[in-house]
Formats: sequence, C-alpha cells, structure tokens
Amino acid sequence: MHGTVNAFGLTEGSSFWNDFRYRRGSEIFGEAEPADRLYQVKSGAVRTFKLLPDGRRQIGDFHLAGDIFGVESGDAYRFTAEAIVNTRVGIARRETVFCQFSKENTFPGADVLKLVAKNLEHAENHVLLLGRQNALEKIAFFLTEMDRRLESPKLLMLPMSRRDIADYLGLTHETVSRSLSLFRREGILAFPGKSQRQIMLRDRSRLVQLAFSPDIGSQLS
Amino acid sequence: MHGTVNAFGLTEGSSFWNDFRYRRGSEIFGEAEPADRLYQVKSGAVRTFKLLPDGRRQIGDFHLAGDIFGVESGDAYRFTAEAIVNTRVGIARRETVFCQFSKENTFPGADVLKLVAKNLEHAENHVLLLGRQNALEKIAFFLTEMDRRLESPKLLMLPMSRRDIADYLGLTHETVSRSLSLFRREGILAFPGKSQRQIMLRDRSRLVQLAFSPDIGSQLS
DNA sequence: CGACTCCTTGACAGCGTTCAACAGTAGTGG
DNA sequence: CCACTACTGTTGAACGCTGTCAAGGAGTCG
Repeated sequence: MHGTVNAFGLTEGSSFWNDFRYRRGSEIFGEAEPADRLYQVKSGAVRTFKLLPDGRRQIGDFHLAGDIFGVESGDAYRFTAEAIVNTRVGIARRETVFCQFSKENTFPGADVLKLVAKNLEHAENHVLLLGRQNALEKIAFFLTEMDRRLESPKLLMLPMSRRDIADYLGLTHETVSRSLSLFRREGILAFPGKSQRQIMLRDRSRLVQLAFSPDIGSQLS
Repeated sequence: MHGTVNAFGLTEGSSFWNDFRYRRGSEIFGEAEPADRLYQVKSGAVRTFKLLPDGRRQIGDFHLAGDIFGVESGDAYRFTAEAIVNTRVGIARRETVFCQFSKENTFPGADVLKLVAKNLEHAENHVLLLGRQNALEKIAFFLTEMDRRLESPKLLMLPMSRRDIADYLGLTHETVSRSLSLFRREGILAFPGKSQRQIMLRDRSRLVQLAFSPDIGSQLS
C-alpha cells in the first residue's frame, strides 16, 4: 500500500480508488440502491438529496474536492447523488476499503464511525438551521460554511446554482437571489466576475454575526 | 452478566445501568459538557435540543421508554437533554459499556456505530421534514411517528407540550394547536380524555397520506 | 451561434407568525 | 382538601416573511 493517509485513515492516491468522470447533472448513485461503494470527489462537486413523492427536493449536503460521500452503515443509499458540474470521482468497493482498514487498525470500524459521526454532526446543525433560522440567517450561514470549506479564498467560486442553494436551505431560488442582492446592496458581498456564482465576501465578521441574529436583517434596507 | 440482549447488543436490566430520577423540566446533561455517560429511558420521556444565542430552541429528538440517548463519538454532548415529565433513567459510564462490548463482540465499535447510524438516519429524515414540508404535513408526520414508536396504542398519550412539538417541527405552538384542531374537526383525530395530550387517531391511513401531500390540507375547511 | 438554463426583479398572495385574550388544567402550599 | 397560581392550550385578528407567478435579461454549454 502506498499514498498518504488522511484524517480518516483513508489513503489518498492509493490503488483502490478507481477514477470515474460524471457530466454535470448526471446521477452517481440513486436512493435505495445497494450501497456497495464509497466515493471521493477528486475535482468538481456533488449534491446528495432526497425527493418527496411530488418532486420537492431537499439537498442534504454538498461534497467538494477531497470529500468522501456515499458512506452508509446499512445496505442501501439513503440519498441520491448527482454531479453538480463535470466531476472526477474516485470509487472504491466498500469491502475493499473496510477490509484494508481491518488490516491496518487495531480498532476496525473506528474510521467508518468517524465518517458517519461527521455526517451526523452536519445533519444536526442542518436541522437547527432549517427549523429555527430565517432566510437571511440561512444565506449568511451558507456563505460562511462554503467560505470555510473552500478555505476562505479571495473569491468564492460556488459550483451550485441558486436553486441548489435553495433546496439546501429550505427556500425558493427567488428568495436566495433576493437575499444575496440585499447583501450586495449592503456592501457585505460583491459579484466581481461575469458569473453570479463568483462571490467576494467583503465583510466576513458581519456575515457570521448575521448568521445568528434574526433581527439584524430587518434593519437592512 | 445477566439480562436480555436487545437489538443494539445492550443488555437490559443489567448491572451497569444505575437508576436515576429526574423531575420534569430538569436537565440531564448540557450541551458541550464532557460526554462520559450513556443513558437509557426506563420510564417517562426526554427531549434533546439545541439553543440559538437568542433563545430559539430546536428539539432534535424525543426519547421514550427503552430509548438510548447521549451517544456521542466525540468528547462532548452536542445537545442538552431534559426530562419532559418525571422520568426514570439508567445511566452507565461510557467506558464501562464500550468495554463490555469489546468482550462480547468480535467487531467492537459495531454497536456504537449502529446507534450513531440510527441517529443519523433520524436526523436526515428530520432535515427533509423541516426543509420541505408544510405545517399540516409536519403535524401528520409527527403523529404518525409517535404512533409507531408507542406501538399504535388505542389512545396516544403524548408526554410533550404543544411547544415541545412546535420546537421539534420548526413551528410555533399556536400553529401546532390550530393544525390539531383542524384534524379534529375533520374527524381524523379526537381528544377523548380531559387532557389534550391524549389523542385518538381515528384515521391512520389518512394521516399517512396527509404527511406527504401538501395540497390536501388546503382542501380541508 | 443558438437554445437552453440560470439569475434577477416586480407584484401579489398566502401561510405561518405575532400579539392578545381567555379558558382549562395541573402543580403548589396552606 | 381547597384555594391560589402558573402553566398549557385554544382561538381570533392582523401582520409580514416567504412563496408564487410572471417577465426579461444574462450567461453558458453544446
């Protein structure tokens, strides 16, 4: 075995990751399908979501370069996964990965536990966000989260559409658009590029403050 | 070791559970406290929740007789736990339980993984509920969930208040009350007892249908 | 280049919240 | 056991946040 070992004990650049490519919008795996594989984003981005019978969609999480997704402790995937943009993905058979873990660790299962626990923590925070925060707080929180995960670049290059953001935050794409426009008018962010998905965060501290203050929004014009 | 082994491999009536009692409303553990214990509800009910800085509350889950709670893979609790009514709780030191697991299982970690995975699945469904369902769907879903967990009794005896339900579903207590009244007027449920927490489900199939149909609600008077 | 999709903005509607009042219930203490 | 008090639940009225519907322009992918 070769390659460097990351925080989850998964080797990067190792032989058991087979590279695949997905066109934007294409499905990587479907809800309720047998969960026999594990995935890692090499480049691009992925959304995992659930659908209600009438088509309403709730995105559970976005997966960016380096993220592992498709981790299940049961037999089937509980989300559908789609490529948001053209994406390169590493795929490994579940048994292969877990088997290699067993050889390397005195406490097999610890690493899959760590991955599941990370998902749980994210979902728990997501519940709080969806249940008790208003539109402006949600947008502020989302921007802060993406900024952190993309390591606070000069310019935030979002791979996802307004509708994706809406389906992640429990809003409509119109409300997302309006909230971003409001923040722009307030000078909190700017769209310096041609694409509206390139966002410059001009006041990160203000954004963090807004993420947990329901009333500040109403003070904005 | 004695006692029967349940689905999670935790022995019931076993020696490592120390019994404690909590008055209704009292705190069992607090968010961010060291997570060195594991809990099981013997009788009564518990709520676990997060608070925003300004006091808004989001209940993550209710724990009923038999349920295990306080399972963490990290160092600290991520929720506060309170007794909803006077409650008897079994408490075990975390190391004790995990240690006993190790002796009994060839795959240590599998059982805590199972518990964490169960929490994750619940949180994922909760995200869908909060993000994409309206008030009537939420209430119908909640009643169906409680009915299932209490094993479809003749009369649903809810331990929690309207406000608790509201904070679980991301609503206000007034909206919860109004929705329940609407269902009562429609003959879907009834309050046969003196307490409004005793609910008789008169049409379970209708309730399940309502839980995933946003438009049916508007057809009601 | 052309046909999409994506994003923004406006006008309006409606769902759920907010504020308020009141009745019923239950817990507390004499 | 009863009276007191606080909590709980219901309902009404008005408001406002967010959704819905619509249109138009910008961007992007093939």
